Amino acid sequence: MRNASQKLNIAIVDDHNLFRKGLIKLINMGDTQHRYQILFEAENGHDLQEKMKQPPFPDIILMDIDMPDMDGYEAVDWLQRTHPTVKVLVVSMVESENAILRMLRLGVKGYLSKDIEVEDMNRALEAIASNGFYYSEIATEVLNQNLMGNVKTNPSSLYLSENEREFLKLATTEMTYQQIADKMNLSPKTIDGYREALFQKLNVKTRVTMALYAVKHGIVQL
Amino acid sequence: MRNASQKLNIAIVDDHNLFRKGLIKLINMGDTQHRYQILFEAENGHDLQEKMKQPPFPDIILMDIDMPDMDGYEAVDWLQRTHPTVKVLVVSMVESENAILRMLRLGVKGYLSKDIEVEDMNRALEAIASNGFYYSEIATEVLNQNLMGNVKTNPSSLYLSENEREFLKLATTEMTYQQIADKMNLSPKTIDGYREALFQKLNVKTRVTMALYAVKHGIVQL
DNA sequence: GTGCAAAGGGGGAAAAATCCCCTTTTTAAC
DNA sequence: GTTAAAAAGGGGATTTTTCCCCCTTTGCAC
Repeated sequence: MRNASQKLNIAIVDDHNLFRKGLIKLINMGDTQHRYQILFEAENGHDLQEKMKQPPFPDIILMDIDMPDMDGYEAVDWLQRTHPTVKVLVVSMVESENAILRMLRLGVKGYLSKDIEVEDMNRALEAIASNGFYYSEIATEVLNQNLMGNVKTNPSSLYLSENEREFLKLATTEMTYQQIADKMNLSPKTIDGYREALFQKLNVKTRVTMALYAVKHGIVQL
Repeated sequence: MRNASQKLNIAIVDDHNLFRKGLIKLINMGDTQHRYQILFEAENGHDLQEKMKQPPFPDIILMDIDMPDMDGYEAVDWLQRTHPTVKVLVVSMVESENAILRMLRLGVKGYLSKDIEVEDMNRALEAIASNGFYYSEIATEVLNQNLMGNVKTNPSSLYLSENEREFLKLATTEMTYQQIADKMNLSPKTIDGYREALFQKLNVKTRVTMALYAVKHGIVQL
């Protein structure tokens, strides 16, 4: 199932099996089948790390964002550090400015919404295969708005540290910050620092919406 | 593109084009291609209504839940009233108790998570085609828990007044209780009463977990 | 009519969350 | 080695949340 050849190797990282399988069919059955082949699939970032332990490595990775265990941001970040030659094409239903900018900063080669046309995906693959970039319309809009004067939207890097992530999980419970501080063996003041940092990064104003963010993005499961 | 025959006609209602296209490939290319054919696709409930204005009608509809404009619940409700013979198979990434129960009450024939195996979908189609039912594992669990004596958290028997429900929705935002009181034209003290009542009924101790309850049980959508 | 429960409202206080400004230590970059 | 960020922690204050006990009105069952 997993073998390299002269074709370009593609890996798919997405937590929904049905979506992965459909994508595989689309790539294997279209006129793209002569240029690409699916090397492997992964359910999330951790799964990807497992499958990247030995060659062959994929040339292009189709990457979802919202995934449990290890999301797309972390996965791309890890990829850039460990496999910088692998090209990442984000395929996500997240269309927020933050998400797009964050991924761009992480160095992905393209950004597609999940509701694009099949032809757009093929174009994106072509562009990336020939060392180019490809961004769907919405991503381009965001990009333009942000390169032009409108930089008011805080370009806070949305990378969450290990501690921040842990704090976020614990804050999505009934524990008080004091109890969280005890559990993490840190000062309540440090915890308060995490809170402020996360409010900023996640663009929320209360613990309630911070918790909702954690759920929405699969950092904690309901 | 749209013609009827002796094969079973399938329609797909989902807001993500790439997912629809992948699903179509899966159905058209597997060993299922001799039994099913895609009649049409729709992006949301309204789109579905448009396409259901004239025959031929689909035998089975694969239905997403979370869609803009008109979501899966509304669409199924409308279908049962206007086209009661059409069988609906929900294919959603929502796995909440409330979502599953709500769809079951609306009379859908099956409920699948988007991360199932392709074979499970085929089984579901088979079951439904032969007038049966099919629920993925998670849906079955929820079903059992709710039919058996799990009286502890029984949200279907949990009565929330109109005001309590409204308060719960508003409390799952960044509004303070004072702002909620203003919005609902009630005293902050009354709001506080709702809060205490809900803490009791939902068995929670903080606003954070109350909000999580609301999400988990589909009272508010993320 | 009495009783009683539900809905709306109040006083007051402790606990928790939120905010702003600041220092030290550690880590990473050049 | 110098510099510059993060990361960890502190002081102190305001706002919000949470809790507990009490009151009135209204509807309705008995």
